[in-house]
Amino acid sequence: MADNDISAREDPDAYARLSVCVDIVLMGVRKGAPCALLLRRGVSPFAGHAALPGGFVGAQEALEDAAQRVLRDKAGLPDVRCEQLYTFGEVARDPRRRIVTVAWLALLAPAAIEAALEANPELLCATLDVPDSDGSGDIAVLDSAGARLPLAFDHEQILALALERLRGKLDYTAVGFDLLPPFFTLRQLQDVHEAIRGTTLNKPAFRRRMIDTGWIVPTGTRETGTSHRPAELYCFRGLS
Amino acid sequence: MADNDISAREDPDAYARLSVCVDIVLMGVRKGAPCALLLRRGVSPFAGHAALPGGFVGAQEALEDAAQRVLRDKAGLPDVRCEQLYTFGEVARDPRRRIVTVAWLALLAPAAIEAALEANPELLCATLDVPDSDGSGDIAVLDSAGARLPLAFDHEQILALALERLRGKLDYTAVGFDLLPPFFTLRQLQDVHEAIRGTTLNKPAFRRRMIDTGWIVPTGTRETGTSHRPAELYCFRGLS
DNA sequence: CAAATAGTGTCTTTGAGACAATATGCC
DNA sequence: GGCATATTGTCTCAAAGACACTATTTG
Repeated sequence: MADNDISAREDPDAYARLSVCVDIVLMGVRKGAPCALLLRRGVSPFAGHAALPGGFVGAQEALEDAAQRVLRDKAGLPDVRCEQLYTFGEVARDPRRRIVTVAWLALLAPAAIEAALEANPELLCATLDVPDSDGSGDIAVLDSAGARLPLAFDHEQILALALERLRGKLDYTAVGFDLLPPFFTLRQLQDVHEAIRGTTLNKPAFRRRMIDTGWIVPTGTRETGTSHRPAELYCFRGLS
Repeated sequence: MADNDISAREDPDAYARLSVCVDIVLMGVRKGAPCALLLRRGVSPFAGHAALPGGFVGAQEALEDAAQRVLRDKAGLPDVRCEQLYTFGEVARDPRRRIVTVAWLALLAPAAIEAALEANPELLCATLDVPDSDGSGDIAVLDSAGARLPLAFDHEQILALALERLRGKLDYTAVGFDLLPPFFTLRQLQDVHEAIRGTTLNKPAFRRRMIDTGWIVPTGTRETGTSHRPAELYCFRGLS
């Protein structure tokens, strides 16, 4: 409730106003590894560090609308689903002033990653390297040359949480399909799962499991341009 | 990232300040059903409706600290773990002014429920009735007489999400033990699981599964005061 | 001994991993 | 035909549901 007379009387800071922003983790799979789109900061604090695209929440703007606005304005992606990740509100997370940030997770298919990189040339695609696949929560954020990329604020923590969330949902929801083109082979689907989990999977078991979920439908067409037997193309069925 | 020069320039509302509060879902199991502690509002809007205990976040107060303060001041519970649930920020969720709320979930053992009800006589313990166990997200909040209890703001939605989260974590984490006394029988543990899930469970399978997790340790002592064979008491082992 | 619940043993089914065999398109 | 990968079949093992049996305490 937070705002009846009682709490206002009890709490001297009842009418404090805070800056609230949204930060978006734009995550995908590229070259067999999870990746995220970041912006390089030019100004202090954390000048030269990479940061999540974000923006302040307007006084008359819903949180999700703010997230969609950032997706549109900073990545040129008008229609990407995004899901709330966590809200970070440590007092000193920004050295200058108090800012609470609501972090969101958006999943990008390969084409969307390239579209965003083209729409905003300032975006860079960082690889998320996972030292251990035990979900320890520690990740390494690497630039395209494989060098460690320092992150601004608590954004490395946000990225780690995003990857952990994605892993947790991989087996129980249809999130994997947001990371693939509309038509894909079972091998591509398995590659995505393996990239996110950081482990290899058993091929027949994976195939059985995916087909048994009913999430995917064979299209009857096959991939082309291979130098070997082409695999059947599947598409996502769309429901839970 | 929400606060570099670029976003400040791009966003006219960059320096808007919002009211931020925390609302706590104090959840437990009572009489074989999930329940939550609520306060009855005396003032408009939603006078007479029940609401989650909450409070504003101070300008120099971390979100989790605000949640702990509410737990202490409104329920007399100084040391209860709580976990962030979701942040609600629709513009019109409060009819008077814009308030963003960060909802938290705290799990209470039976003794903690009674302690809170005693510490703050204004608290009432509402039963969460689950029409279907299919996780549809719809719940009925009932007072002690079994009558439907109207909830203020979007708090019914918050309660539904809390129950859904609890269900999701039940099988994969040790949350069930936070809802029980320090020493408990396997039947009590199963009752808690059945109450949260809204289904019945197979006794031998449940017993096997719980012992195999390594989460619980038999104490060698037995319950007393039964009119039949007393069950062995177990305690939670404490790690993941 | 009767009642009531605790606790155990066993059969069956299901689903996943391992491994290997077969199929098929391209050179 | 030979290569490389797709696709399928089968064996084994682990875990859960079903069901029935044994154990133990109170009255």
